[in-house]
Amino acid sequence: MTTRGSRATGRGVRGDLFDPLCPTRQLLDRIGTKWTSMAVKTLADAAPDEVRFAELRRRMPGVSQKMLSVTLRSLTRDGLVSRRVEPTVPPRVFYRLTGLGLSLETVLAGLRTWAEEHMAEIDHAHQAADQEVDEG
Amino acid sequence: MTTRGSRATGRGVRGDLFDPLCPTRQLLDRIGTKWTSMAVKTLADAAPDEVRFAELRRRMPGVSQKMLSVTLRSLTRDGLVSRRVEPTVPPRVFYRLTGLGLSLETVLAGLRTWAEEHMAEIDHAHQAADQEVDEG
DNA sequence: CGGCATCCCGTACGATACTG
DNA sequence: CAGTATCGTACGGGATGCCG
Repeated sequence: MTTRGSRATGRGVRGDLFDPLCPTRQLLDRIGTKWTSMAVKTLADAAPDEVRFAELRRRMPGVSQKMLSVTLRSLTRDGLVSRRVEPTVPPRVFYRLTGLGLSLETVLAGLRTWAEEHMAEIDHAHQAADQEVDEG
Repeated sequence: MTTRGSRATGRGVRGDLFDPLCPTRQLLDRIGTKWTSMAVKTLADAAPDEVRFAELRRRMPGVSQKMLSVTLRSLTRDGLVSRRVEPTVPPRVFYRLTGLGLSLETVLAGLRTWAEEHMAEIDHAHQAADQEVDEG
């Protein structure tokens, strides 16, 4: 993703949609990271129940412990996920989507629906274009 | 972004939503790149008219010539944008969203709306969390 | 004018190992 | 069990310069 660190070349022109701090860009920077959307969906599927870290990990095949931790910390800091620690030994930590998180999930659901309906077309076009290059 | 090169650890478990080739991940890998969503929106704003490369560049403050070129090539290969070259000297190249591209734009519009309505809450939560760290 | 090649840097992400 | 620290790699993406 990488938006930070670039800084203005043309700022605030034509409405703030093109500002580097544009909310849409900020949102994309978040949901674009590899495990965020899957974590949100997994938590949404379980809602309103809480899910333990290890359980979440099992429901997200391929995610490493580190990346799940990083992803959840980020989501928690953004107020999209709530975190509850049971101070036992060993500790048990539970996660759950907040209202804001649930609201985001509906938007992600829209993305998913579109992707399922149209990504095949994109793949097809992509492969066709590659063919032309080979033949060209 | 970076999805390529990881490869399966747990494949096809619990429905293909968790497959590394999951259409949603593929879609996010595309719209997540820095200039894609802005390019789609700018072309959508102009639709059904075509837009020349230089004009597009002017309407996307901050984009470098290289990145605009890369972004448009990617969109074109994916069938989201059509490209027309006028073989004059110097050449003139026109871009326009395809039907598929326009359909994607409606989804992006949903993202934008949510972002404009809720990113402030996320920012707020994020800053509040950072404060706690400083004080803690 | 449009676009590709080259160079360089920051960072997202993975593997591994260590703490409470 | 949950989380952090460290290290290495791959890639997005900016700056610059050259071609048709």
